Amino acid sequence: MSSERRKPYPFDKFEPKWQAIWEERHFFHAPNPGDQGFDAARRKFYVLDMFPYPSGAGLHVGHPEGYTATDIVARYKRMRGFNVLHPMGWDAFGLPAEQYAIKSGQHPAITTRENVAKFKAQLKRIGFSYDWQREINTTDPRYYRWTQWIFLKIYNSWFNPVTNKAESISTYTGENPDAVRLAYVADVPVNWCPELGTVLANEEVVDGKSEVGGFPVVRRPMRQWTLRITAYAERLLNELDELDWPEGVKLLQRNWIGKSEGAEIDFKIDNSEEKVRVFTTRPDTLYGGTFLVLAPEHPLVDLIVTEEQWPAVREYRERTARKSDLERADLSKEKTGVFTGAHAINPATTQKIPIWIADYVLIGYGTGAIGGVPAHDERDLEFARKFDLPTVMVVQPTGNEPAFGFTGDGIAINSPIINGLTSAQARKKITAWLEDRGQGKGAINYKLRDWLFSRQRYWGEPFPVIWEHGKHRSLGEDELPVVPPSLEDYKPTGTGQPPLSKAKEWIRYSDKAERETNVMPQWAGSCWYYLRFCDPHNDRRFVGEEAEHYWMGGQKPGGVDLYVGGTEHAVLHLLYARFWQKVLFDLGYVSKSEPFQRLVNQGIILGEDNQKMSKSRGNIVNPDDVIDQYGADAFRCYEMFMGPLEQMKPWSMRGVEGVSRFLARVWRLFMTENQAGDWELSAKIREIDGDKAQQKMTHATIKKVTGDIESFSFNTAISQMMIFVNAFTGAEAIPLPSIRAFLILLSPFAPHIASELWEKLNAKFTDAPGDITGQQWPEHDERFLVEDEAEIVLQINGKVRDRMKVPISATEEEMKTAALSNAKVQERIAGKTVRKVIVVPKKLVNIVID
RNA sequence: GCCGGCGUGGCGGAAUUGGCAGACGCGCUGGACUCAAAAUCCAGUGAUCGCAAGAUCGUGUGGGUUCGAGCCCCUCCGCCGGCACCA
Repeated sequence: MSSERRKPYPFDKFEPKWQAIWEERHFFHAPNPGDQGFDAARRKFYVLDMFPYPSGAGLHVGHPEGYTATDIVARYKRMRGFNVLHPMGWDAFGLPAEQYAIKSGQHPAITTRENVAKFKAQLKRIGFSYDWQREINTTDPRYYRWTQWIFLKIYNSWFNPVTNKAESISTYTGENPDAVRLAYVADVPVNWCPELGTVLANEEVVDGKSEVGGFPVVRRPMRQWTLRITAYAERLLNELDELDWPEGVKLLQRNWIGKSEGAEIDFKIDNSEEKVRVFTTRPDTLYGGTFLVLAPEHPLVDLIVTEEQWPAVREYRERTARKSDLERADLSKEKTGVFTGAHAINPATTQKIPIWIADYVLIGYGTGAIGGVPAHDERDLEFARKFDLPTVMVVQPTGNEPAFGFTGDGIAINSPIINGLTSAQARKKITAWLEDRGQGKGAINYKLRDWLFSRQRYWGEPFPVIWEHGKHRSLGEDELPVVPPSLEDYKPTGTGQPPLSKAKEWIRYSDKAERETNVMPQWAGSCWYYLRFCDPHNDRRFVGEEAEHYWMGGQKPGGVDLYVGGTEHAVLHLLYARFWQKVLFDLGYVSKSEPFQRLVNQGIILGEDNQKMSKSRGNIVNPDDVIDQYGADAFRCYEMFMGPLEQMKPWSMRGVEGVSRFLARVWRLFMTENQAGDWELSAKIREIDGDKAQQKMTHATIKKVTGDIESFSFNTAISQMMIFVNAFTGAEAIPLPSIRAFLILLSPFAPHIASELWEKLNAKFTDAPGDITGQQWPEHDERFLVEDEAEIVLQINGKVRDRMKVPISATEEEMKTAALSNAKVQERIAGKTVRKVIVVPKKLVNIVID
């Protein structure tokens, strides 16, 4: 006797069976143009998941949420006659494998191989229809060879502002190409994380802590590789418009890019040849500028500070340098600053104004200097109050609010050149006026910083770069891949020296040249993996031209038709990948300027306790356990039935059970148990069309499920299929065409049970041979949905008082007459005046009385 | 502080986009089957009052538009996410 509970239907028998069949027969392999079996007459559909980092913990229930949605779409599109590209791979460079290597001494490649095997087995158990022949792994030299190749392309390019695109560095005619390369080395203050022993990109720092691990991050100047993503700021911003992405994600990217339009204005320094350039979005408030503030790090400070102010300035600068970003950004604290002793001339008023330094002005944004306009800027006002600086009102609000402290647009006052103009007009005029006098010009600023691209770690792509006499030089394409050496000790050095610096032999490239020892960040591999999927085994090109054209082609600007993943990558992966795509596009290597046309974010799945799943809370759900108990189909269907894909929602084992019951009902609709306890095809299934209600139900279900898949409402599609099964459960006879159609509708959601039942039907009936995945998606016929009668609602003053049936053809006049003669209506309107009657055909009649 | 999203039964969630609020599922209650239980099947299940027919109330709060509002407009409250001295 098995202690295990009897399965409500034998999923444990047929799910592995179908998974094996799919694998052996390469059911879901998508041939490329030119390959055997490729059908050029079919349109393509590229449906992509965000490939996972194969961690040691295995799959959690969040992964398969998006994966199930894309799998449903992939299976649906195949049945609709598309060539579907639906691949999966591994984003396997990264910290955890390396941390484990540090502890165990085991090479990260080994851990990675084990984890990949585990993930793959888990994904296969869920029955996803991936084309496993296209599997890729970012840590495979055959893959990262091309990541390095793309880096070389970026390194050997520059952004030509005239053509507004990247071009080969050979078209650059200036004297120092290294100053304009899209990949360059810069000695700048960077985010250094001592705990991780590496620098991090701005995007990887959250609230002054590392995104991975939550360790403190400090500012520290270091020599680092940087990618010139800022050259693409405008295009990254503009080309968002064409994408079918959630507005929220577009907004996050827009804010991250942070475009500001305004002017740069030069302030002459009193008694000096120097001038200070400030950036402002409000040149119209220039007359209100009563002081200047420089960032403490501003290089001009050294040149202008007066003798007697030096001690105070030096002390302030040192104090600022010691502060972490977090402390410096702490808004609750009061404004601080020090007078430099120097003065500047306001070009509009020609008055002398003091120059201060303060840490609320950031060296990294704009020009690192601002004009203080206390009357119309909150921060400047706070600063002016603290240090008793003068204020001048120059904007009159058009509403009732006080002018002092008003930060909106209004009418210029106390500003001779622009008095009476609206703020917008004033901005234009004063900018033109400054330009005429050579004292300023219109300017645009972005918050986006260049992408810090090197890491002091081991487990990443080495740079295909060598150093000779203090100068960097790229390796040739024929020298790729650059494979990292094996190390005894993977630990970060703690000094900022990368671990690879310990591999003395590897470093030595020649008598004179040494290898670069930094590695690329984890994002590098994922910046172009969607391209590699088009042609994963090509060893002559990062992706074959024909394959890229076909799978990434189409009318829209983006190549991937559907991309599903979490929202956590909104300003990381999704921005970086767009950047690389644009560089490759400019250089003529790919056909689209955008990688992903349609993006859908799946919501986070919470634990049963409505809390975020975490080890410490003990509320993690393991997909394997769920599949053991309820099967893969129930798991898939529950993931979709929980609620809208994009919404955050809690897990519920009871809910899984409910969906499992539904699938058991499906099973028993087709199968009955005989005396011996074996399942056999139900004798109720007949080759008949079924009655009118059954046909209506069938066609209504086809219509609803089809529409719901198209609109990503998978939860309501499943509801409709439940309604269908409930309707047919008690039936005397079950019409074959109805349940054939139903099985096809069910198959993207629950492919195993649908395949199994389809096969059982085929053993008896010969009307639809072959496997279910090769069937055509059914079309609904409106004729089965039309009704002779409509039930309409009778309202009096908007409240429902009765219902009645009217012929579907009833005119408004007929409906009105019928409604007014209704007994309950009569009762209620007796003695009252009917003011108005509203008739909505086929829906309702509303009678308005006193 | 600013920007965005969301507030519907005991719970997850539906609602053709202004027209019967609560589909479907969970849970609960009752019944059938069973010696019994599980499983399964059938029925009921927003709240209040009522024996019932039925009535009244009901989509975070308060107001507005409309014959009619979960849906549109304004106010406030709460939760979630993002940005955070960006000049």
